[in-house]
Parts: sequence; structure tokens; C-alpha cells
Amino acid sequence: MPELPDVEIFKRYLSSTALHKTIQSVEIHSTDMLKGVSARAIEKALKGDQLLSARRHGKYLFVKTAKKNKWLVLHFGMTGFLKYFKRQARIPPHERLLIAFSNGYHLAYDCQRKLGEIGLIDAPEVLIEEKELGPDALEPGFNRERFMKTFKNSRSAIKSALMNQKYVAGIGNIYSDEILFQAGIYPGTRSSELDENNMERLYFQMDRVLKTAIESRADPERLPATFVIPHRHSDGVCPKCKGEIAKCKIGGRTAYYCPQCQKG
DNA sequence: CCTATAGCCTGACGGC
DNA sequence: TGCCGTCAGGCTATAG
Repeated sequence: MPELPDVEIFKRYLSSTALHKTIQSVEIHSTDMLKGVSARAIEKALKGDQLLSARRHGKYLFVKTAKKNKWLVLHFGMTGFLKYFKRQARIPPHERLLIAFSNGYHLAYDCQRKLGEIGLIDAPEVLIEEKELGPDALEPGFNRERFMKTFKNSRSAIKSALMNQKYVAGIGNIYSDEILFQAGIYPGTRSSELDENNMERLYFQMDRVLKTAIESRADPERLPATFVIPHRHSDGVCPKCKGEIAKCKIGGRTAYYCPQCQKG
């Protein structure tokens, strides 16, 4: 689930629940998910402090602490999410990090498959540079010109290029399918072979799809009826032409597309 | 340099 | 029912 729109919703969720509350305790139950930091160091950085603000870049969430000026890093892998709750009975099943606040509430980071990551850094820029992340797909500076320049230079399938976090950060398997569907482009088309028209449509749809998904709270059931995401399964029907949705492998990932509406 | 592929980790599901 | 293979919306390391 967690691509740009999902993580943006997590950010808003955390911002409206867990900020400005004194942290009473921190428990890390899966130390194997820690990257370059010890459980003790995270505990030390958070305990007694408060969470001040949250920021997102691509699929990464950064949460700033008030006093010590550190940033907690959360990446959600394929199965991560956040939950803010009071009663112990509501604790999610694969909780890996648990922050308890002095008001009796808790913030849990749940990640069933442990493909996510928990970290602690001095500034988001450090991680962005280290991972060589491209610009966030929705940042204003990533305009049409930069988009075209980026994708002109890649010879991989456009779907793979869109998902390459070094080119642009935030797009994964699901939303790359949606963006390509909306732009009417076959996912296996070589990125460098897209003409100006296709490039322009792709950029426009990238922006529109991601923003629409955020407005829909990244909830498939709230997406517009013209979106293909709810039909990404065998027997899926194209919301535009009512033809059958097809599936194939591109760059090792399953791509769903409409053979009628998306031409090479 | 660039692109493609296996592997990491866990759980759900379908077929035998 | 039980077992096994496959697959899942992430990224990284390595091979070609």
C-alpha cells in the first residue's frame, strides 16, 4: 500500500494525533528493522521529548523531535502503517515500534513483512542524499521540463522508470499503473521513446493521479470511478472501454493495463 | 555508466 | 485437513 499518497495520509494522521504530547516510553520490538541506529539511541532521543512536526519525501516519513532536533525516519515497505490508540486491546498485530504518551495514548508503527525501516537522523536531507532519492513527485520544483529531461534519458520501460526512486520519489507499482492508464500509455514502452505529447500527458496525469488519490485519502473505495486501481485483479474490467484488464510482468513487477486504451 | 534480476521477510491463498 | 508453491502495493545488492 504505502506509496506517496498513502504516506501523505500517514503524515496527516500523525500530525493530527501524535504531535505536542510528552513521550513517556518507547518500545522497539523488531530491532532488525533499525537502520544505522540502536534501539537505545532512539529511546534516548524520544523519551521525555515531544514530536514537533512531520515531513514527507517520496515514500519516507520524517518526524521531528522538539528539544533534541532529531528526526525519526519511517519507511513503510509494502505492509507498514500507523495507528494512534488508547486501549491496549487496540494495538495492531505486527507492531514494531510503540510510543506511549503521557496522555495515555500510543502511536504504533505496524509492519507485517518487515520490509520497512526505522531510523534516526539529524536532517531529512542527509537520508535523501544517502539514498540518492530524486525530487518528490509533487514538489513544485519538479516541473514539466525536469520531468521530461529525466525520462528522456532512461531506456528502461516507462513503468520501471516511474517507479525508480532515483528519478522521482514516491511512485510504486500501484500508482504507476494508474498514471499510465490515465495517460493511455502501455507500461512496457521505453521511456526514451515517448514523444512530446505522451510525455506531457504523463506528467499531467502523474500530478493529477497523486493529488486525486490524496484527496480520496488513499482509499481505493473513494477513488473516482474512472480509476483503474479497483480493477487491478484478474477478471478486472476497464472503467473506460469496459474491455478486459490484462496483466503482465514488467521489471519483475505485475503490471495491470487495458490493451485497448493503452497502446505502445 | 546503465539496466535487469534475485533476495530479503512474513502471511494469505489456491491446488493437489 | 495438510502441505507446498506462488504471490504480494518495498528496496538493495549483484550480475551482465
